[in-house]
Amino acid sequence: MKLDKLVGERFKEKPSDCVVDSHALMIRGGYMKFVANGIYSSFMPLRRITKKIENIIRDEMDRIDGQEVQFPVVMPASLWEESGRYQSIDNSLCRFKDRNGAPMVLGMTHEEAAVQLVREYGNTYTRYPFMIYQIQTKFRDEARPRAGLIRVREFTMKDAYSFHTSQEDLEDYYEKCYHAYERIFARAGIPETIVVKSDSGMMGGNISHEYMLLTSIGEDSIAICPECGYRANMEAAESIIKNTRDEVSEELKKVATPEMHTIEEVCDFLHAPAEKSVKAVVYQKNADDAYVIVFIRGDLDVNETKLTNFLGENIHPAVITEESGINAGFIGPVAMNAAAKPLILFDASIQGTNNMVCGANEVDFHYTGLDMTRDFPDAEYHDFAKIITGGICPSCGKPSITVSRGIEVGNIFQLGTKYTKSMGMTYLDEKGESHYPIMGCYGIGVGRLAASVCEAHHDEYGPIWPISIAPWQVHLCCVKSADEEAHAAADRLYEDLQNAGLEVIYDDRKVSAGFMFSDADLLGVPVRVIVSPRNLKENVCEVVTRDKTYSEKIPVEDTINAVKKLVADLLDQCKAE
RNA sequence: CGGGGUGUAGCGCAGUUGGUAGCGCGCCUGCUUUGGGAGCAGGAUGUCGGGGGUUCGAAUCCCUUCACUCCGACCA
Repeated sequence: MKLDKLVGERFKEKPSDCVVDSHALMIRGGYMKFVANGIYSSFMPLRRITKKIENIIRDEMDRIDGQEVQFPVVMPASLWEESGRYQSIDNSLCRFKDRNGAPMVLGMTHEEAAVQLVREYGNTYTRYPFMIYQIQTKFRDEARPRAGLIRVREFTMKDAYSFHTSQEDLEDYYEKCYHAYERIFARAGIPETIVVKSDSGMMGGNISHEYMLLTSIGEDSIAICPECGYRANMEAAESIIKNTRDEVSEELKKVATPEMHTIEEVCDFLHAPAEKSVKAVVYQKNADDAYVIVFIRGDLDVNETKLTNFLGENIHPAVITEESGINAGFIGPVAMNAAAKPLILFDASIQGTNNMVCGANEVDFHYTGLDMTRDFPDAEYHDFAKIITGGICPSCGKPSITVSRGIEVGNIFQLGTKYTKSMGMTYLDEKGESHYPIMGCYGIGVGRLAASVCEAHHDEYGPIWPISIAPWQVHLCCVKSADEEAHAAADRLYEDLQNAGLEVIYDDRKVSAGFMFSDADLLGVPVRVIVSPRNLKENVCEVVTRDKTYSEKIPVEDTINAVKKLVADLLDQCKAE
């Protein structure tokens, strides 16, 4: 490929919309172009990268007996009605009508399509287990796309679905997939990707894992214990608080706290630390707007996913009305008799505490001296709190939890029989009895993975692609190509490199060296070969790597072999064990 | 969905009190250049996001709407 024919522009200035490096570099480097919010077109360099990623994924999926299939992008709503998701999913599912007025959806995930495809095939136990996967465009009408390819509405995803006749068999396969995923991320150049246990959600008891690349620009938070290696996402991480109890329990006493609404104001006013206060966090159930109040230690926050999972239904932050009888800002567990009859829940962080400050359910008044053990002997406590840095590790018990940000590049999930049941997929076992197959599903976002690699491996000048997914392996620069001898030598080298089976992008434009190198940096090709009159005078070519760990002047006649060896070595480094 | 920000040439931006549109990069032509985004000369490019209003006159003031973006909520 000659660079002067490469469609797509590279430029110096960072577009003002870009706030993360991978986004800015992929726009500046001519990898992609904005079309609409969360929707991009790809130019050739990005397409070559995603193709290579897809092929790594294919290779690993095939190694664990996956079969590549393809589901439709557009599906009839009736298929989604079978699983109940046509109703249950919010408007991130894109719905529309065809010319006959029949309701249709754009695929945002393909569990339904997968079950539909193998519903008849999988009617006998003799055909299990099996796994099917596809690599295809998905559309999710996300509320907030951001950060270039990190979070988009239209994206390419590998999604795999496995079918089993027993939980043990699913778990065996899940384990294989777990390792296949580790190999995929290692081969794609981000072996540092970590696995975390994730929220089991409303499915109840099912196991899932997320593959996270730790980076400050990530949008997911993960609790990590450096002491014992415990890792979990915020929903799955149990918040354990060492509750303190003073020796002497004071009397419950109502005190005036005029105009004090927030927990900080009240604690400041009463000279109490936030840990010695109980605050109320109010939600409403989406279904009927019924109030739910969680009492939690003043310095902690409620994790809404934990609360949702506990309730088994969706909630939203409350809009507190006059009629509810709830005195916002002065809510407390004592003498709570609001007209709205809210559901009262206690977080484990206040279990056994005493001498606490809490609202008095009366405007401008709080209580001091709340003793949970004495005043609420029958209270039940649950874990609703967000785990915090410095929190106690649920695994080893040390106060060593750190909360970090990360990008979720893939996930694996033990689905169970949710879809086979709802969609009526059964098989007969050897006794002739009918069962629902047990499913697993396994996803990887291809574009997000490309952006994540860029995020993990770049400098101020551009991406530093691992050779396994780089758009080309070798970037051949002919500096001062007006010089006939240099140009001829570079042309020859271009032929030879290609004949050696290498993927070469060749820049012989009549531009300044600085311009040429800047473009090369933006393309991030791992091996760069520089031909110039100056080098030819010494009868050498310069061979350097994009990451600057290698830089040599090689005699012209040895260049091909040196480059071949360098490429082979780099490819070797991207192998997974 | 809630709160903030921004919309002026392909990109980055300026545009004062309302007076008829600018700069840098990029692009085209020519010459000189060429080891980290070269110089000179000439040139092309605008529905000032859209609609409405105020005004003799609006990029500028008012109303409205749309888009993008950030923070939050949501996210199989």
